[in-house]
Amino acid sequence: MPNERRRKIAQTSLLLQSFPQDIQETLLGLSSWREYDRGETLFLQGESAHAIHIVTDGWVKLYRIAPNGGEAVVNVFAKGESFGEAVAFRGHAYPVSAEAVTACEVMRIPSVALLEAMRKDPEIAVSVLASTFTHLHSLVAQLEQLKAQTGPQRVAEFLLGLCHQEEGSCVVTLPYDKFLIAGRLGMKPESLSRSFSKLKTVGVHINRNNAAIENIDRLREYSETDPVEAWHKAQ
Amino acid sequence: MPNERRRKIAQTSLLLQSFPQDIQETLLGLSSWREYDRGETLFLQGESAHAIHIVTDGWVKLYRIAPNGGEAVVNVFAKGESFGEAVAFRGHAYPVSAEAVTACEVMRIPSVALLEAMRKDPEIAVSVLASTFTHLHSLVAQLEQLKAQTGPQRVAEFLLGLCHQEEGSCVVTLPYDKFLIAGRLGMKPESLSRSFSKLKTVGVHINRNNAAIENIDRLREYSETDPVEAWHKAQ
DNA sequence: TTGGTCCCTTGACCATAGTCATGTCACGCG
DNA sequence: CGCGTGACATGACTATGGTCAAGGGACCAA
Repeated sequence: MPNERRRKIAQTSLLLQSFPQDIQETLLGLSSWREYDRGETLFLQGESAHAIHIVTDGWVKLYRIAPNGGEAVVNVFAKGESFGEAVAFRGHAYPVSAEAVTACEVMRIPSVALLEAMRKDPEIAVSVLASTFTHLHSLVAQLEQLKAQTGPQRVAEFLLGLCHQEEGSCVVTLPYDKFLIAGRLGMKPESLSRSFSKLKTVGVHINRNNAAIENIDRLREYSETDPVEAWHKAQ
Repeated sequence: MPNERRRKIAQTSLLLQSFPQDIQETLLGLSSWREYDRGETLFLQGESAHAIHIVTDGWVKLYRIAPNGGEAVVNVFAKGESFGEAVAFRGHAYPVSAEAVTACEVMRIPSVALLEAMRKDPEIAVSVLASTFTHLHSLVAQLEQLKAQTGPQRVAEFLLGLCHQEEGSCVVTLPYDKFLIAGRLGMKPESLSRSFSKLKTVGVHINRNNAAIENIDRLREYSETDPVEAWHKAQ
């Protein structure tokens, strides 16, 4: 079994990387792994939480089903990212559901194990808090996007987040299908499609699941301009 | 000075209430208080954080200014609520700005003091995490509302959150001005006004800053129905 | 009482995005 | 090769909510 690979990924995950070596080992020893097929459910909102999850391969989405039936995608996690930190400690109910969007592999650290580690080394608690803060921050950023930006602007920012360059041109690969991207950005697939066409006027061209960005600065400027100005530019 | 009152409120705050008596005392001793006038800024996004804030009187709003100039209200905190837990420990930059929406009084616990307390008693760390989780949860709930509910439905849910009853009828007082409520719900004051008029058809009547709810169950049902159905009901 | 200000409401108009229906294109299979 | 399937794009129509402008009403001070 590819146990070494899993360990390596887990150790370089955002949550565990700052832990001392010996605590990493202990936690890895107490953890379990599981593989999921695309579409499988990891847990449902309302279930009580007893473990922290770290994605070691594939993609996992967190979503919420509103009382009226609408689905809101809260976040999508890739290899090396963790979720469920804050929920697990008090055995609270998950506020969201989790589903594999590709075949994936997930490591679970029982919350009691992490609690034990926190008792030994209070620095661990700070790391967990820092990790939770990252999630808080991402949610705040999403709220800002939804409240203060138009659809095409949100798409622009999403694309900017994918290319790890500051300027020039580049080609990025869309990480998951457009249906899910649309959900993540709070819109319908049709609107995503239309947003892509609007972005042609600022030098973005979509081909299959690749997006070619002519000029990163130009796209950033577009995502940061006032909605009403943006409208004139993208006319 | 009304030092006793402050202490009492701080001790019953969501963050501190579960702490052992002696740690509460230590933290209170190391904390500072400050009063703010309406409209004053507590801190701005980008500043680095070194303290946890607890509101002991009045209301404080957390908001974010997007690059395009749009304001997104992230949350509004009342007496007894705390914010900034997760940010402070690593001296990270605040992801949001804070402003007094009424005259208010805020207690600050230096993060080093809380860190010290966490070293003494790991249970403290769990409490801080639990408090952070509450914020995470509230953000997730807001995301869901924005993505999956119409304006009037969000207003309905906001009103339901204000009345601490399960059924029957009641009158609630709007806690802050309508401009801010609109921001908190991701809409313009005009839209809030229109939402209120729509809610008349499900038995909600607004008078100055009081909202009379005829039947809580009816309002809840409205907030939970499908947007397209909701439209027919509120016609 | 008068006038002024502030806050909220209302109406008209329009852009953004959702819905529904249809069209296109790549891919896999017999 | 034709056919079906699934993912995506596009077009027409509609509704939700933003913008701008005007109106009402509470409150305050002269």
